[in-house]
Amino acid sequence: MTINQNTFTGEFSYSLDIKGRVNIPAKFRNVLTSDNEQSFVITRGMDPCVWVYPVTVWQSIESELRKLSSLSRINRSFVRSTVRYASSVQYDKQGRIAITPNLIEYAQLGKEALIIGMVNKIEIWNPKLLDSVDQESHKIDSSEFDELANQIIL
Amino acid sequence: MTINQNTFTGEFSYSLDIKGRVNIPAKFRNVLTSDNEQSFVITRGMDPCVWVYPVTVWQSIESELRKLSSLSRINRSFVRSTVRYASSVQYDKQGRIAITPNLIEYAQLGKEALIIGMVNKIEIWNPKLLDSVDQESHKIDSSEFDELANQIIL
DNA sequence: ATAGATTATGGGTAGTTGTGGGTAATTTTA
DNA sequence: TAAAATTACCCACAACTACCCATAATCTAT
Repeated sequence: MTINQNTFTGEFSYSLDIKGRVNIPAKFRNVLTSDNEQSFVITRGMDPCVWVYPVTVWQSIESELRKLSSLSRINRSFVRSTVRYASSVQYDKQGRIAITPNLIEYAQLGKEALIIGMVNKIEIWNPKLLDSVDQESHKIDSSEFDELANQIIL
Repeated sequence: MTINQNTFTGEFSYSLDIKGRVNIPAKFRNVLTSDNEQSFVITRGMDPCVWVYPVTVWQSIESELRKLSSLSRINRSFVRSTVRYASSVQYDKQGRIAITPNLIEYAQLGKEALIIGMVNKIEIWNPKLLDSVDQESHKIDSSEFDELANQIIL
C-alpha cells in the first residue's frame, strides 16, 4: 500500500447504469481511510460536474464554513450554495454509489461517466462536457497556466 | 562509489510486452530509495512520452497542488490536467510496471520502448517518435540553448 | 574461463473488478 | 389504504489484473 490516504489521481471511463449508479474505481476505494465507513459526500462541483468527497474530508470543509460569519451576505450565499446540494452516500458491495437525479441533471450525465481523481476529491463528468469546458479554459487562461506550471512542476 | 538517490541517467532499449508491461532498468530500481516502496507514478509527459516519477517525488508535487483552492477556475483546471493521467504503479517481482492503455496510446508505444533517465524522472518513448521530435526541436532550439547557457554551466 | 547470481522476457492462474439485472423492503402518491 | 415508484440489498458473469513460475540472456566474482 504505497499511496497517500484519501488521495485520488487518474482517470476512469465508467458507466452510469439505468438506476443512476456509478462505480467508484477500486483504486479510489482502496485509499479511502476506514473512518469514512465506505461513504462519500456528493455535491455540485464549481464546474458542471459532480464532486465526491470522503466524508472525513467533507467534515473539515464544514468546519471551515462554520468559521465564516453569517453577517456577510457573500458568506451566507456561499455557504448556502456549497451545502445545499450535498448528501452523504455509502457504496454498495460492488463499490457503486447512487447519484441523485438532481446532480445527474446538473452535471448532464448520460451513460458515459468520466471519473477523475482531483487529489483531495473526485469529479464525475459527462466526457463531452469536459472536453468543451477544457478547451474553453485553455484559450482564456494559458498564460496563468504556464505560470502555475513553473511554480509547481519539476 | 554510491550514486545519488532517486536520480536517473542513461538510456535503455526494452520491450513492452503483450500485457503492456515494461521493465524498469535495474540501475534505476537500485537507486530508488526504499520509502518509495518499489512504486512510481506514471503520467503524460509534456512531450509525447510517458513520465515516470518516484512516488516520493510525485508526492511533493501533490502537496503543492493541495494548496491550490478550488474556488479559482484556473486552479481547478490546472489540477485536473496535471493529475488526470497520473497513476501510481508498483513494479512486480521481475521489476516491471504496467503502463495504462491511456498512456500507451498517448505515447504511441509499440513493442519497442526507449527508456531514458531524466535526472529526477524517467521517460519512456517510442524510439521513432523521439527521433522525429528530436530533429524537429533541434532546428528550433539552437537559439534558446544560448539563453539556457546563462542559467546552467556544463 | 567458469560457476553463480542477476536481469529481461514470456506466459499461466486465481482472485478482483466492472456491469447488468433480480427481489424484497421502504417510501411516495393517488 | 392500496398502488406505484423508489431504494437497498443480493447474485451472476465476463473481463481484467496481480501474482506466480519458467527460461534465456547477461553480468559478476573468483
